Amino acid sequence: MEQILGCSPPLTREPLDAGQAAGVARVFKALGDPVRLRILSIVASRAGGEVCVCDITGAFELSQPTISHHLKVLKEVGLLTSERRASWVYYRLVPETLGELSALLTPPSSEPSSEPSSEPSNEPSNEPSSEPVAVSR
Amino acid sequence: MEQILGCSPPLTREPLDAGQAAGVARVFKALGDPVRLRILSIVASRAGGEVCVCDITGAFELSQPTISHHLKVLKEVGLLTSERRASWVYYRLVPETLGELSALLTPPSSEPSSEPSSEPSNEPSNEPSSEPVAVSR
DNA sequence: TGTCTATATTGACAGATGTCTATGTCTGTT
DNA sequence: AACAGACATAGACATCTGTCAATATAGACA
Repeated sequence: MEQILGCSPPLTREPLDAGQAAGVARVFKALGDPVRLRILSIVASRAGGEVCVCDITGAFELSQPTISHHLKVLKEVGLLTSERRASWVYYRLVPETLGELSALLTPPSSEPSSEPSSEPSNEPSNEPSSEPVAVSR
Repeated sequence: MEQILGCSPPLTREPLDAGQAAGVARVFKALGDPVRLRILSIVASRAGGEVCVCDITGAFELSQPTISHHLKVLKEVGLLTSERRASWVYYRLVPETLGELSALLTPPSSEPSSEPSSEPSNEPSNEPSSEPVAVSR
């Protein structure tokens, strides 16, 4: 099993380097389709934790190969796993992957803490900050 | 300002309907590009909270219009806002949007709670659950 | 073995997307 | 007023993506 999300820190903590960004983008790209989002939510919200492909196919007005394709994409980025039992294939959520994504998007702590900060909190000036943007290509 | 993420519940709570999925997918699609992810992380992790376009452009080996295009996409889905001051345009993170996405991806509480559940927790059977998948097209 | 059902794979194709060059717009400066 | 710098927009183009019909594969069962 390949690791796509190399345990990247929250987006708000430090700039992603190109490699991290490529991996994370793959996963978000998988989430960037309405059908896949609905499939994922169907599987994720399922009581027993798993859903038969035939049930998913029945929930959309799309061809069976199209659903199969979307399932494959979700599986490739580590959001779902599948298991065959008898004639049917069941898909399950991988909660760890979802959790990593959620952590990645954690916004900065909302309270700006009006205490005197030792960090130079460069606020609105009329000149672009001279501080160079971190570049890790 | 248009609402794209109509305050959807976590993916793991209930299936998204087509409308919700379309909105959420727009935002994730914006995150599905490595360059945009890096731009977002540069802005989000910036101490002062805002970054001049010129600084962003300098961090990539891409043309200025390309960066401008990506900034526009991130702005359109509500992840960034921009403000012009003098000759420069500054971009800021919209932490609320990031927070909503993070909440959306919150995985189910890890502990399955071995208590006797009143919910019929349909576990591995050899027949697809007869329970129909929720369909809200 | 052969057939039926469930799912995956292949190949094709229209439409979306990322990138570039060229150009437009806005603002400060001479 | 004219110019220069910062950023946005428009148009072009190659590549990627979602969808389908057709076909392959794998298991169950007669």
